[in-house]
Amino acid sequence: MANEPQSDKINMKALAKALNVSIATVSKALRDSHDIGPETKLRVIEAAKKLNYVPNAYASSLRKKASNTIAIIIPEIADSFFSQAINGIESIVAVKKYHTLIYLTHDSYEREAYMFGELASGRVDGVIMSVASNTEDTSHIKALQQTGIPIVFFDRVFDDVRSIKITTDDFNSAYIATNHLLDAGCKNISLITIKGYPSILSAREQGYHKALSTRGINHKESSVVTCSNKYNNENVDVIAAHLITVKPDGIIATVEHLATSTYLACGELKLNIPKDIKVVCFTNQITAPILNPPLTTILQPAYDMGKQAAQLLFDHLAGRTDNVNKEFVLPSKLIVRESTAF
Amino acid sequence: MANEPQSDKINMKALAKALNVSIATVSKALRDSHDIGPETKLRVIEAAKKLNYVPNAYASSLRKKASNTIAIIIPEIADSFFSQAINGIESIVAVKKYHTLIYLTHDSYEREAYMFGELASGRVDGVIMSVASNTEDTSHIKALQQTGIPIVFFDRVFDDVRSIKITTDDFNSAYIATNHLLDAGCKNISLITIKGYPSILSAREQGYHKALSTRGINHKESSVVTCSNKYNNENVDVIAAHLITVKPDGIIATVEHLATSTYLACGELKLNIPKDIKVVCFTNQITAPILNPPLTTILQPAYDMGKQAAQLLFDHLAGRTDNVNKEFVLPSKLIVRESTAF
DNA sequence: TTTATTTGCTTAAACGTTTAACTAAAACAG
DNA sequence: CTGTTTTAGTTAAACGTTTAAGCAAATAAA
Repeated sequence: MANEPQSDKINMKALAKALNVSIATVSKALRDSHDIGPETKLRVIEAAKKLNYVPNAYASSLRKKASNTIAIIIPEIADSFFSQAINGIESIVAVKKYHTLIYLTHDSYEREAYMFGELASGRVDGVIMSVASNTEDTSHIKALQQTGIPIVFFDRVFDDVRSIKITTDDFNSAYIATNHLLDAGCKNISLITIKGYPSILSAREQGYHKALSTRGINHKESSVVTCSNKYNNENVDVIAAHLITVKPDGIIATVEHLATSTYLACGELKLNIPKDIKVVCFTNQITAPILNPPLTTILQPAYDMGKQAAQLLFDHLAGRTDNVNKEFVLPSKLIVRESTAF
Repeated sequence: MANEPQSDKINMKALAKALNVSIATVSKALRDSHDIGPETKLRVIEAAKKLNYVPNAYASSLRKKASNTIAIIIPEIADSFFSQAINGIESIVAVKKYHTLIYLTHDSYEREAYMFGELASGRVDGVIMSVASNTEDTSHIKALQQTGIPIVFFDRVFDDVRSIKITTDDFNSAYIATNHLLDAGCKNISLITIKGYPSILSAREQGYHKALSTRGINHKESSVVTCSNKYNNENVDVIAAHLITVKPDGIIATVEHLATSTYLACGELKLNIPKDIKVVCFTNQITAPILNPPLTTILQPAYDMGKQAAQLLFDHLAGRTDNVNKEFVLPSKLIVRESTAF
């Protein structure tokens, strides 16, 4: 190895010269065109290997008007749901030999809009995204769609954008979780949530309300606590304050990091889970079974959602546009553990 | 909005025609060249905005031979350390207005080598990577370096590759953790680890051995347990078997997911942590303080490692090559919690 | 006034591919 | 043995930028 004079970048021109054929012949031979004879093909392929030729991706993309690249746009990455979803996406992207650009919005609409502007540069053939918490204006999304780039939404979707959507049954999951708490004897259930993500958080909140009202429980507004979507100590204080004033005996936490904050708040107040208060959380963290106590979770099919999003995007790129504007709902699962024990 | 005829992709040619100037004038005006008069510049910039012009990234990259893109190559993403490191990298990439391609090796040398082949296509200007667990041959890495693409390693590095490296003090951290267990009264400490990553795992193992020998403890080979690097139930069984046969009173787990497996194994055997056995783990999981019991961790400076890796890569890209081949060691921190209480 | 310099723009080549259009030779049909 | 088709290549244009080189007009220097 490292014996070849690898110093000067080798391109098709150099390959062609070395083989005494035209550049077109090289190009066609490498793409296995019907135009080129079998022995010439072999000569070209062998020379390419020997000289360590790698085609220039950008020249290729420019000419073909296709980048073999997709973008993943998500709010955060230090989140089990999203990192598992990325694994699902990657499982498809890898076999398609595509490349993945990743953009983190940190839940900022401004960053999200800026990134969409960038994507109009032809950098990607398609986009898989989960919208930022405070995105309300969808013009940036529609503008990109107008340029012909397909967008598949997952989890945090937009109702008023025509597109493929992969979601999970948030309303139903919250409904089931609330009933589970009621069945476990809770009389006063609070919902700990954050601002934003109308598509999923309001569905979860509505599922919670629905469960309460079908059981004939009168639910006060004070039972919904809104935290910040940053994992920090302030949230612990907010939750602790709520626990003191409202004294709930059941908690539904709507996003991953609120599990930690809720547990810490209970710990501070020496509330025993599940004796004094029962807790269930929407989370995919693998540590759920070893928490103190093991946490009852609503487990989202993150990997499968990512996988299906990617699959549908590639279908679309391949011309199968029959699923445009369809919404695919994958079920979440309630995993009962000790934190909601009777 | 959406009032402009956005259907046909607008490029420099179209812009130039609309303004009755040459393409070169448009290009230079947009890049704020000294060649173009101030009022022409303004006209161009305004027209570009009005017509929603976005430069073609690949044409630009092809011509400039620079992609404004870096690659992150890591084994896994569903891992707190890596996702936090990505956040650190992103914090720099975002301000530089670069783009990030992400590649997951899933700890496979074959995938890693294949990806390096792809990167020779000029797709990226630089690489930040953590090597796969079973990578021993480094020729793919050196080959890419030869093409002039700088590579910054972080965490899982390679001794025999000349490059910038960002690591944490694995030897020392393990040494401190082991001493911490000894101070807490442990007499028989086991190391739970996985195969691979010689740069970090052997350092951790050596730190462990060193601590034992300086304290004059004779440590048998049976005290090191090797698990698989997949989070699964088999690991729980392996650990449980070890706990039964060797009966350690202290455990050091060297990678994140082994914390969960270890806790589950102890749970199965009804071993009380920390009374019967004390546990410390290398992990960045935010749930550590709410585990049962709260877990003593060695917290790696993931975000800062990522940030510094990116900073050094950009320094290098900007021509500041004075740090080439330097290794930067950032300290990890032992966070003592109940799992190692005396 | 003449010459040199600066200003503001244009022309055209280049980046490394892909591909439509062409061609010369060989194979085949009638 | 002519006319058509097939085979195996070539030439050149195109993708959308950037930039070196050139040039006319305006300004400055002599």
